[in-house]
Amino acid sequence: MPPAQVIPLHAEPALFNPQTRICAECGVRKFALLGVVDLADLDRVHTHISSIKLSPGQSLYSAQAPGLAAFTLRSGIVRLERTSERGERRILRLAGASDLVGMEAMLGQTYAADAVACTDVEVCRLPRSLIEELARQQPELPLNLMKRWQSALDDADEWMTELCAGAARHRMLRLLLKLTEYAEGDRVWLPSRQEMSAMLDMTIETASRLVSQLKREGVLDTPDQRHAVIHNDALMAALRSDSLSA
Amino acid sequence: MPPAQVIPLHAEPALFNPQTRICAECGVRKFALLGVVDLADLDRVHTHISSIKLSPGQSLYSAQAPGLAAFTLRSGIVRLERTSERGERRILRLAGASDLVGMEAMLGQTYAADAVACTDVEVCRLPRSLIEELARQQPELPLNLMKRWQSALDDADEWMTELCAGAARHRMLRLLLKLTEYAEGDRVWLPSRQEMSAMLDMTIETASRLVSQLKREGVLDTPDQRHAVIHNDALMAALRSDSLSA
DNA sequence: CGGGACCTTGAGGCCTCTCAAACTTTGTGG
DNA sequence: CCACAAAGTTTGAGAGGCCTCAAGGTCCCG
Repeated sequence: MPPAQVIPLHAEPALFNPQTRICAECGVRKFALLGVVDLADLDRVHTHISSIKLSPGQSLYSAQAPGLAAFTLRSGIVRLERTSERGERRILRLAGASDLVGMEAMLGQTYAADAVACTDVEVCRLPRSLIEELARQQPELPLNLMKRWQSALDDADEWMTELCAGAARHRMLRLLLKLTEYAEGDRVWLPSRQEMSAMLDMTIETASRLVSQLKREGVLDTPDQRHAVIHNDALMAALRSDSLSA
Repeated sequence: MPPAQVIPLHAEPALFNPQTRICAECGVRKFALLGVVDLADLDRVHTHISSIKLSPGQSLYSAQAPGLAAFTLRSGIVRLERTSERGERRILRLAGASDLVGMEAMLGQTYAADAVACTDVEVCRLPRSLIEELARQQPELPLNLMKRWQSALDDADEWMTELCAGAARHRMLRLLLKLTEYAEGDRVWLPSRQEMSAMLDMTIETASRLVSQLKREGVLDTPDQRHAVIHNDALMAALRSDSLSA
């Protein structure tokens, strides 16, 4: 359950379902899939949304498992990963607050990847039947879903062009830049070296060497093991000088 | 125009629009987006489908251009590519017969990548308004579109795990395997070394060396510069022994 | 026949991997 | 609270894979 601070609802109609109240107060709702849905409609629906909390390393769902629900991220970062035919784990992309993951469940398909929490994570579970029921009342919902599919595809394409190609140092710099997109405050989540290596297709040792080097260069500081402060101008300067030499 | 062999339409109702007749005779229609659409509905629609032919290297659409139509591939292979911020071209994935490309146009967005013909290509141009008009009559159409988005995402994810990671030789073997998916007969399209290097993130020289080596090993033959015969058992054996040593 | 685009091959060097060891952090139990 | 184990990180040295630079070959087309 999310931390249910009971804030009075002013202009909203009376809501009967306690979960709907939580939705009404949700900080990411207006950016999320159900942001287009009337709270009143949501309140009338039979299937229930449930809130789930995960700790780093915990799995949200697994590839090949029957997809019964999609999930909206309320906070934290989730990684989507796959195991290659050679048996190596590869991180495909990250999802952050207000992102929707596991959309393939809406098509009755099995999940296409593993979803694992990178940080403490809060998600809302949206069962397939809920979305279908709401879609009947809200014709915009399928359109919003399609836009989310396209934006997942854009993310995948960007990941591919920027994080999968070029020298190791350059890929690491691009990763740091990407991590700032998921920042909460001035600190960003700093992946483990293992995670970095699975995202950037390099060894743990190379990832470690690069992070150490960039720390020495003043591109980032690590107040603790799982957080970094990234100095944007130094990062940008490093990226620029990197492009020149290439 | 596609080669319009006039085959009599038996049980079908009379079709008035000459393009609809071409659709009726299209070899890939039942696998394509409009496979779920009644020919009679298609015949009544105001917006027109048009057929386009492209030669290798010709552009179907460009990234950032306003997306006015999606395209169903009737034959040939199209590559989707992007230019990274460093200015390097990267091939993201391939599309083959019955695939739908440029779906982002259905959302009123600009195209997310460049689409370029790799071989001789025939496509059907499906304007946005056509899809919207048909969707009103055919509620299955949006669902089919969503499935295609998901499958594009699956392709992107598979490309990422299998073609973007590991040793150069392994990536090349995986590419040859992928090319067999687009085979017409026993010959597969063999990309130029330039294209290979943009798909696998390696230099032209490395791609050339690997192809030469695999030819010597009997994994493939090249009857001409743009085609190969791939010997599946040798390819599989190479992939297996590759995984063992890793 | 000459030029251009593409492919192939070689030599040398750098980047990244492999293997190994030491260090740091985290968690557990005394 | 400390000791210890386990996991994760850092650093080094050496090897090897891939890149760079360069030259020569092949095919196609004017």
